[in-house]
Amino acid sequence: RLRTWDNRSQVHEPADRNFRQAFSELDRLKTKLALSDAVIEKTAYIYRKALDKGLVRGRSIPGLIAASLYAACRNTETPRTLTDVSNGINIKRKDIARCYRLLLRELDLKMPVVNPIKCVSRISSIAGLSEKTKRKAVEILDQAAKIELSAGKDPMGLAAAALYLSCVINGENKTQKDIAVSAGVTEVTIRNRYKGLKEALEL
Amino acid sequence: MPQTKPIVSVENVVASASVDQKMDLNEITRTFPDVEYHPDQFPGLVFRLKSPKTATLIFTSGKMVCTGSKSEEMARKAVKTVVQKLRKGGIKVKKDATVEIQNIVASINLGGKIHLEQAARTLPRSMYEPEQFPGLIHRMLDPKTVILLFSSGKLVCTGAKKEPDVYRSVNNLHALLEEKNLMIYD
DNA sequence: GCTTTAAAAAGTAAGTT
DNA sequence: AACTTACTTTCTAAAGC
Repeated sequence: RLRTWDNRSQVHEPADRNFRQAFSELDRLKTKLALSDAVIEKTAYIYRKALDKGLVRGRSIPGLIAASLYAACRNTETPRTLTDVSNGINIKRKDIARCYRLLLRELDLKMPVVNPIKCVSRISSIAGLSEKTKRKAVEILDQAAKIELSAGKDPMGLAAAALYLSCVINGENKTQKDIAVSAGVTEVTIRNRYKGLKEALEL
Repeated sequence: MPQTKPIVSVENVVASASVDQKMDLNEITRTFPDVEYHPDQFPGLVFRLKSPKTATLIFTSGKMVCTGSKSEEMARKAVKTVVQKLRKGGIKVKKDATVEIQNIVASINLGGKIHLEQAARTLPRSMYEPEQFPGLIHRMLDPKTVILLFSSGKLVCTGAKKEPDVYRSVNNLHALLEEKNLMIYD
């Protein structure tokens, strides 16, 4: 485990203690966010690249570790939000987002765009929605992607709206508020996306 | 050849200036009650003009930053007006200010929609994170500018120091988008 | 890095009515 | 539900922490 860092920890560099501390935090996050070994390995790999490019100078190590972790999740399409990472490591979401964008710029990383379909399971399990409703929501999101209705929109908002629309179609009684809270978006956003999906897909 | 002619509108011009002499910001604050000066919050004094509608930051070094102009010429005029007002208010300013344009922000309409997600995969030095911001951020190397692209076909270009660079950036990007089949016209 | 200023794009958020 | 206001991103200079 943590091979990438362990190699480095053999040599006693000045920043050694900070690294050990940051990576023990990462180990704690692995459990807290239920992450796979692959994600942690990728995090270490990305962080190592940032180190080699000298991006760590004058910047907070935990911030870059958190950003590397988020980048690893994105890269492996592991559905974890910036807010998840932020709550887990107790660093402001905005600071992690800034470090993450720095990584993308400086390391020339290309990330797959978050697929709203990946958000469906998560919202559904929190809100307690049926398999049938989930399946219909996935269909709706597939259609929406085809006509590029998703361009520029928050994947969580889109997934929440698709699930709400799916509930209405299937007669599953869930309020906008229930789904909004489960998805971490506002009811207004669900209404706006819902309107767009309904009109564009004429459902 | 591009299929549409982009509509470009300069929205903001930032200029730095200098009157090459020390300034007493407290004296300016006394003579111009409308200015904002909170040295413990920010070292610059904010001097607002109604016309041209701008905000000029004045520092004790005599250096200034003028923001809010809609053109390079308007920015130069705004700095002149500020110096003129300071003199009328009894503030001694020996030389006229030297002005340098530092940044030009423009909004653009390409007249067709953009395949944003495909553009994100195709354009180099670009970043598209809809959870954080609805636009695709693209860094152009020559001219060195940053362009925000939206699915509506509208853009924001920033970082240019000359107006022609705004047009060059837009034309470069427009040609690239058409070449890669990333535009949709009705 | 932060502080302040201006401006646009489109999406999301929050407080009022 | 509408409105209003405000914040997200990009850029840039200034002096100082």
